[in-house]
Amino acid sequence: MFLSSFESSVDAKKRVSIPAAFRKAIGRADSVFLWPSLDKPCIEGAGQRLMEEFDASMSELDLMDPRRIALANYIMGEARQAKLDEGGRVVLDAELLAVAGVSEKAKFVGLGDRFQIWEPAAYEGEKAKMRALARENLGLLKAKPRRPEDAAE
Amino acid sequence: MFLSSFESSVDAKKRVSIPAAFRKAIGRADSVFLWPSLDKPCIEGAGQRLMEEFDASMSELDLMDPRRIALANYIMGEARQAKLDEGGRVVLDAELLAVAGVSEKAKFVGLGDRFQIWEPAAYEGEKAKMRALARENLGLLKAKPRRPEDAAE
DNA sequence: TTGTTTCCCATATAGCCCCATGGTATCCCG
DNA sequence: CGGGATACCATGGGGCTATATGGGAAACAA
Repeated sequence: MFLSSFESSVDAKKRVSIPAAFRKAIGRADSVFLWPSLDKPCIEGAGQRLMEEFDASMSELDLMDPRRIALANYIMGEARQAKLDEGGRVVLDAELLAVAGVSEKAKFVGLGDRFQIWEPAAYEGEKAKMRALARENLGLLKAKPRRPEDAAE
Repeated sequence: MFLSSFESSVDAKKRVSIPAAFRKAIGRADSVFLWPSLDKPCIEGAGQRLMEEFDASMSELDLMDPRRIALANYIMGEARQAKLDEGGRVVLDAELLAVAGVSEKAKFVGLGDRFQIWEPAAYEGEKAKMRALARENLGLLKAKPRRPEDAAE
């Protein structure tokens, strides 16, 4: 699970360290999937599992459904698989750097099943908006009935 | 269940002992989840179960639902998993210490399914406010009309 | 070649893990 | 009922290892 947030620096070779905690969330795979966010000025990333979920979701649409093609175009077409070097870093290509406006520092934000990479200042502004939307929707977080064996503690 | 309150000290390495009673509430897991409170100057914490409930609730929303992203941003982006050492302590990072204004002492307050960590003086102030608010609203505690069959006895 | 990308090695720092100690409450046995 | 022994708890400190980041050599493209 991608949890918490971290800031790391981008070196002259456009490399960034994926935070160690996120590397563990990826598993022992030595690569991450990265793509430009559809609606925010940031990069999104995830491990193989989420990509497979996208794939499975799309598979439920008809093979020639234009909506399927459009989704595939965006998700599969824009995503790239970045290999981690020995130190756990990836190279961000020019397009990714551009969409997020990242230059010297990169803010990694965990979202559970995926993460985002922001230009730190841009993230601060976005955070306020996100919080407002989250607050409006806190009601979506439902408590689950406890199982009896849990109550035993 | 996180019950009652305790005070423990923060050492030079920013470590605090999680009260033994709270550790039992966490179960045999060796880590706690901590995050800055949404609306109070304090830290909130819980065991894995609460986090899993959040995760499960969010998983019921569509993969790209903006509400899902916003909730994840707030909950997963701000929370961190802190490992307990042998003595049952966790390290509080600079951001958490800052939001709660904690330096030398930390007040742990149990809230049932989660707990809070306060700077002791700040908590005293907050407690006074809470009490005042409660006193003004005692009228909200209405007696329920007795059912006729109860009166019959 | 020259510039660009990919891989590998190097290093300082900071965070983590383990060991140690003193104090306190509890239990048990006399 | 008293005293000691014991288990648990809070707290202190040191050493080691993982992590982040810099730099260079080798492969590749133009």
